[in-house]
Amino acid sequence: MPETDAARVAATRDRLVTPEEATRLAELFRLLGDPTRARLLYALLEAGELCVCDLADAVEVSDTAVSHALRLLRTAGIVASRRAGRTVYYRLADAHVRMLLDLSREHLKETG
Amino acid sequence: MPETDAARVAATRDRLVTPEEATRLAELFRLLGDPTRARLLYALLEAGELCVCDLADAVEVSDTAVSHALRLLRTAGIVASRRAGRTVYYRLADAHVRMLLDLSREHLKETG
DNA sequence: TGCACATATGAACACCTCTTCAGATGTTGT
DNA sequence: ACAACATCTGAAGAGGTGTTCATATGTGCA
Repeated sequence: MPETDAARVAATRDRLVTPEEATRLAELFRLLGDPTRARLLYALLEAGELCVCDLADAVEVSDTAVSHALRLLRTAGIVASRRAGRTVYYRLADAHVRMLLDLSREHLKETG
Repeated sequence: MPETDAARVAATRDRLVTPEEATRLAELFRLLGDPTRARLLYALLEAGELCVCDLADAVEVSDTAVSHALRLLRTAGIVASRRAGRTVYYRLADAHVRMLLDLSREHLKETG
């Protein structure tokens, strides 16, 4: 170890997110980290609520691919669904997700 | 198409993030979406600034793996580095990244 | 009941990613 | 210049991921 003070490192390790929490956080980010899923989420951010076939249309991906993608997002609690007849409407699950999507767009705008 | 109004879908597609922007956003999230990288970032969030070997120590991953991970994060502008002698100190690149990490932790806390 | 529609699911394959290993680069102190 | 150290890099293999295809489920309407 170089001129770093070991106390700070130890303290950092203690306050640190646990490996388990980090894994869950990574899992959350990983789900946002796919072009198709990201586009779906930003479509929902704009539209509020859309059904599978409209999402497929908006993002230009097959219904099947969208369905697969939405299942992952739903299971993770990132989107929520509502059934109306035979169509299922999806929306962002909560305000945190919306803020997360907004904030990252900001980051991209300013970082270039 | 079901009972959806096509106008809203079209409008959504227009306001939508472009496929290119979505790809860049996904790329950003994808980089956060790995347990090792996530732990590195949260370590930096707590500590402010740490060198490679301390990060490896805190996250309990080989120096090499940390180095590889940091290169991806640095290239993407998520972390920044500062050299002092032969050690290189890393820190989170900007406030947006910090907020992003904070916000996601909130999401996890409340969503369970 | 039967058909059309919207969505969901499972298997399979091509593709990408992360880690490790071996070695290179750059830096400090003697 | 040399040795010790901190970090970086490239190649390669194990493992994981997203799409597609075929098919299943569930719903509304005649």
